Amino acid sequence: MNMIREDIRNLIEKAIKEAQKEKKLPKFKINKVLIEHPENKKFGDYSTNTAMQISKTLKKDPMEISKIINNRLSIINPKFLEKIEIAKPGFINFFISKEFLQNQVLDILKKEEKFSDLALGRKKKIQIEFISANPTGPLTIGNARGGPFGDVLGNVFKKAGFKIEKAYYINDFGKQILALGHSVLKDKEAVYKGEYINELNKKILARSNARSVLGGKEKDSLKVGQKAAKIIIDEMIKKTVRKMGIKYDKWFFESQLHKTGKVDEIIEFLKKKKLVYKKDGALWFKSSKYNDNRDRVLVKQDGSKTYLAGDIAYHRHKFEKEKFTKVIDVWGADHYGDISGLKAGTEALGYKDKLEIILHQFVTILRKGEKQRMSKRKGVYYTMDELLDEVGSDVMRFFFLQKSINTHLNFDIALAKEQSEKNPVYYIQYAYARIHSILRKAQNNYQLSIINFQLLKHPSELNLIKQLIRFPEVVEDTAKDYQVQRIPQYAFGLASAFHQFYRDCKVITEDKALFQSRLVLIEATKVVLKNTLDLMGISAPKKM
RNA sequence: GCCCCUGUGGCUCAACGGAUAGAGUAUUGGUCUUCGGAACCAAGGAUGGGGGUUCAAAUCCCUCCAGGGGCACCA
Repeated sequence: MNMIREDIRNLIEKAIKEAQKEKKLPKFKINKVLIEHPENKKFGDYSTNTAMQISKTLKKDPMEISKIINNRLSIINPKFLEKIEIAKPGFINFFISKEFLQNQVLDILKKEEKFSDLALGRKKKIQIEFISANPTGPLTIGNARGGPFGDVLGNVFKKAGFKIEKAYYINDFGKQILALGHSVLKDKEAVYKGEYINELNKKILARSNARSVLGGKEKDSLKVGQKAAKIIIDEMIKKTVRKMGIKYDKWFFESQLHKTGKVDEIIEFLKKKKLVYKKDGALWFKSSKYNDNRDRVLVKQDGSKTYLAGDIAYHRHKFEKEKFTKVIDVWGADHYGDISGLKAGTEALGYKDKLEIILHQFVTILRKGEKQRMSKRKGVYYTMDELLDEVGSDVMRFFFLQKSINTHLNFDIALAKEQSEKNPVYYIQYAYARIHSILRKAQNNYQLSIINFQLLKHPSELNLIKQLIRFPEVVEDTAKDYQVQRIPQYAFGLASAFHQFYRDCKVITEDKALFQSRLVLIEATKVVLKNTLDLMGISAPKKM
């Protein structure tokens, strides 16, 4: 089955070409025909503004153009359309036929969890890296915001036919590890605060030789920091991530790049390409050659390498060793300033346009009515664990997924808790549980071969099917524009269509044939609801 | 100063340049002798201000106002 939206698009292009052949329309290049869902049902199930678009280049009345296109369409007269109308400035509106809709139910049932699997990816390999918060403390709701987003975007790509790797990059190298060590030792260079620091202090001091640690030597604080970072990753971050419902394919350690000489290699590589120079005792990368607004340091005065040097090495590894055709990094908005440096780096390596960086905006927390920017250094934060304990993973995920990544979230825990009880996720899960309740009661083994789908003709039944067949469109659109909030929106609309069907159409009835066909319809609904919830990583309960 | 993001009903959010700006929640009123009421139906209420482009602007351009983020040899 093709997506019906695609069929309509092809149909229009065909109609235009035929009209051109007959000289009803002059020759012009057809841009991609846009098909949308009108909000008002009287404008049909699908509509297009093509005539208006064309009128611009042709300098012709859009109504005239839509009439010409419509004439051709009525000659082609496709079976899946009941009628086509043209409206006011030049819209062409499409109404889908009952027969087509009725047939889709069977198609969905046959495909089950494969319904809406697309072939956009053609096995291309995409890596999506998200969260990647420093191992210096627990995940906060701020730095974990990219979690639900990245995880679901990965799921969408998978469904669209890409090979996907979800990765977490662990910055276990650099100054913050030293700072962590000092913090755990509670010496005068301590930076991080919080209960977890106290616990790490106890844990590490109990484990290691107290004398060598308390010696206060820098080496020791580094060792303590490394040890602490490992504990934070293993016992805090990995645990939280699991509770968030995220499964990473890879945990990659920055220190590994340094140990294996990958960072030195990259510096040598850039040297050979004459893209570096010395200034003020540091080694600079001429990133301004690649659209950066300034050059960047790779090796500091003290001989240590910058984060950027490691990150370029990391991305070379992604492209050269792991052969990703595309890499998507999801970062917090505070890393805005680093984008052009890394982009310049990957371009110098010859991987221009293969790296996409997506920023998510920040979460501010409201405490005592005061807005506060979260900061692990200041000890001002709200941890993801706390939130998960309060509302659970399903509500948390839905809460974040609903919102565009560009919104600045004001997080008020009191409000979040209050809203969690009324979270729309329950509305969707309830629809799913309701279906199972009917199925349990019906105890009916229907036979697909004898179902009369033509009995499904109530407006609420047809409307439900219309919602079902939109699912592939949701996957396709999201794989293309990354607007993940579309999925919870869709899920809500689907659940709503089901609840309305439930109100209007009784499944378990005396009429055996109708009973059977409706049973099959709710089976199909079950399949699509399940697929949608799976995509969002939200559980699908049979009972609530 | 320069760069990125944001400003939509009381609150939280949607809306590929499209048709009467769509939901949830809150408020008010209604449905029900329930295949699970965590449901259904209805009412009121919104695009920060000002210009412009367009047949059509929440969306694009300019400007002003307000908020968040960034302009490190920190990550």
